[in-house]
Formats: sequence, C-alpha cells, structure tokens
Amino acid sequence: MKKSKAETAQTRGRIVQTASEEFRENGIDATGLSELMAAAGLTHGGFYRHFESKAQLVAEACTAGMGSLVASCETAASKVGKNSGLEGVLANYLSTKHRDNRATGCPLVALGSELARGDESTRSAVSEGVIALIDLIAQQYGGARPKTARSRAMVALSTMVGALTLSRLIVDENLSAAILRDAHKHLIEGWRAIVSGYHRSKH
Amino acid sequence: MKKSKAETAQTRGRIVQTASEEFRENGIDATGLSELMAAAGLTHGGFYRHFESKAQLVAEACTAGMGSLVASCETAASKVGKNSGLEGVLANYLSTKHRDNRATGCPLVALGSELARGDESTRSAVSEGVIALIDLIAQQYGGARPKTARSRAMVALSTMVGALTLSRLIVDENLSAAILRDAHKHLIEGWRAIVSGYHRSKH
DNA sequence: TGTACATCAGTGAACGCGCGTTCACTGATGTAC
DNA sequence: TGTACATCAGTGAACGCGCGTTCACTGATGTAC
Repeated sequence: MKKSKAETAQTRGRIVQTASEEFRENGIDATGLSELMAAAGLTHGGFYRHFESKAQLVAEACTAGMGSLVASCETAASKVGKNSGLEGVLANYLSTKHRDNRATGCPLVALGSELARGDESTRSAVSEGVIALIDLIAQQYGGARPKTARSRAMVALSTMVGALTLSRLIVDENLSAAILRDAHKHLIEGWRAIVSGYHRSKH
Repeated sequence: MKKSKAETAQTRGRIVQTASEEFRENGIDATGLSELMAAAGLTHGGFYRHFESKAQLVAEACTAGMGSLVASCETAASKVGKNSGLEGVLANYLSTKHRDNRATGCPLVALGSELARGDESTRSAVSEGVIALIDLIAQQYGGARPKTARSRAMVALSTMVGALTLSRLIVDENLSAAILRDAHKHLIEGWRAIVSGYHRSKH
C-alpha cells in the first residue's frame, strides 16, 4: 500500500522526531528499531524505505534535537520584559523541569557520552548545534569584544551542561537541586555584572 | 583448576579494574562480558564465580573509577610549590591529555548519560564520588564559610564536567581546545581572586 | 479524461549475530581426620 | 605431618533473546499513453 509523497514525507519526519525523543529518553544503543517504529505507529520492516541505516537516523535525530534546543533557547532569550536574554535561557535550562524531562531536553546531556563515541556525521551534526548555541549565548553577553563574549559563552555553556549532567546523576534530591540553583545564581550574577558594567561604560 | 584465595581476590580486582577502563573507553552497554573477560586474561564463563550479574560489576567499576578520580585530584591538590591546590586539579582535569584518554579519565564524563539511567547501586556509587569531589574542591576554596565554599565547588565541578564533555564532542580541534582553555582560565582567575581576597582580609 | 502499468511505502517473517547467563566438567586448593 | 575428600576458580559449549538488516509480498499512488 504505497503512500502519497506528502504522507511519506510526513511519516519520515515523524520517525525522526520520535527517534530524537526516544534516543534522549532511553539512549541510542538501548533504543531498538522495532520499539522506535512502534512508537511512531509503524512496523519495523518499513524503516529501510526511509533510511539507509540506524546510524543515518541517529545523525538526523541529533540534528533535529539540537535544532529544537537552539530554537527554544532563541525563544527564551528574545522574550520581552523580565527573564529575557540569558536569564530566560538559564531559567529554562537549569530547572528541575528540564532535569526531569530528558526526552525533550538538551541532547548534549541526554546523550553526551554516547555522542562522544558517535560516527562522523553524528558528531558534526552535534558540533554545529554546539556552535549555534555558543553564538546565541555570546550574543547575550553582547557589548564585549566578540572574542571575549564567545569565551564567556563557552564557559557558561560548559557550566550549564555540567550542572544538568550532575543534577541527573545525583541521588540526593536536595544536592541535585542545589547544583542547578547555584549554577544558575553564579551565571546570572556574572552576566548582570558584565551587562550593567557595559551599560555604565556607554554613558 | 581451583585457585588460591589470594589469587582469586587478585583476579576479581583485575576484572573490576579492567571493567572500569573498558566501560569508560567503549561505554557500558557496548562492552560485552566476553570482550571484558578476555581483556582481563580470562574466558567469559568464569565471570559468575566473582559477580552475580553485569549490573553488580558496573556498580563496583563505578566505585573504583570514581575512587581513582578522587585520589588523583587529591594528589594534584596537595602538591607543593606552584600548581598546587585547585590549580593542580584543573591543570589535570581541563587538559587535552585528559580529553584524549577516556579510559583512565573522569567516569562522569566518559559515562555520564549512561549513568543517569543506571540502577540504584550504580547511581549511589557515583553520587558518593561526586560528593567526595565537591568536598575536595570546596577545601581548595577554603577560608570562605563552608556553605559558600561548597557552592563555589559545585559550580566549578559543573564547569569542569561540562567543558570536558563539550571538548570530547566537538569535531573542530581548535574550538575543542579553546573550551578547555577558557574554562581553565575562568576557574583559575575566580579562584585566585577569592584566595587572595581571603589572605588580604586575614591581615 | 480514462485505462493499464510501474512504483514503492508499509507489512511481517526470516537472517545471522552477539548479548547476558547457565551448566557440566576439570583439577588445584583447602580442610577434616 | 600425611592422606582422602570436598570445594570452587576457571573453561568452553550451549541457552534463549533481541538486535540491525533483508526480503517476498500487498495494494494504493503516480505516470504514460
């Protein structure tokens, strides 16, 4: 039962989206193609009408996952009023809600150690996402020389990724929450000092 | 061919040590028991004379891996002369050498996303290691109130873990090294400001 | 526009393979007398 | 101290299982005339 081109494209997209969430939830190795196709409402045999291999799907799912992370950070950063700029990004990223929702959260943390062993196309998909994130965060530190802003962005992203990683590992709920809270506080204070310093020097 | 008690204990230790490195190198799921026992110089059948299950070995290997990380940080911190204290810890942790040697490096980064999905005994083994690390780093920020020092230590460890994670993911060698370098610089500068401030206020 | 046919998305059985785990067996160690 | 026997570390074959991948088949879609 052949499907129309529109339906085919829609199905393919659904598989990629489902995969990007299943992988983040259960890990890449631990997610079987049968399980994945079932979650997308299909049987496993049809997989190879859309993808050459599981590895190809992994790379596309990583592109999709990093894309939606960057998009959600952009949305958070461009809010108006309070919690705009880096504050908006951090409020989302360093939250217990993010910690407790692996499937829709940051792929770097959900899949970090598996991605480090990934094939070339997976790692370059992830790398591009990281670069986009660094650029986006660097913009929030704007005012400084671009090089300085990028340095600050790289450190901030490191702290974000590490804090979320640790908060997911740690059994003690209080300590887990404290790590997120302290990282949040530290980055916000650093950011405010820099941004207000920049505003002052402008006048 | 039964072995002496001393030999048995030695073999068991060798399996745990081999496992802790093989897991870090290739991932937990991706390391088979046959492969692992072969790396320890044995055949796979004997595994269950030492362990009840793979899960039990995973927990013990994590305890061992976190233990050796804490020990190496302690050694680095207690060096005399320059590169002592936090400088020694950071010089080791945020180095390209550490980045390029997964098997003997930080288990949090080598196995982070797999550990977050680990069973209870694995996660509590890892949690204890993290707490020991936080304590050790907090000591390097000594002088401040213990609560403040611990907060600083949690942020510093987050930055360390995140920077090493990102540096392992990123394809571009220059960017990968820049992340380590900037995180190192940021943490050292923060630490020096705090420690020198403390020394000044003492006099 | 209508008809005949090629295409191909999706199904479900089957493939070889490596996994974690079990087991009968071997033979040196440790123990009981 | 010497002997007889139980213990058990390690071997290698075998277990069921789920994995990624392949394949013959179905039947609606898209195309050629």
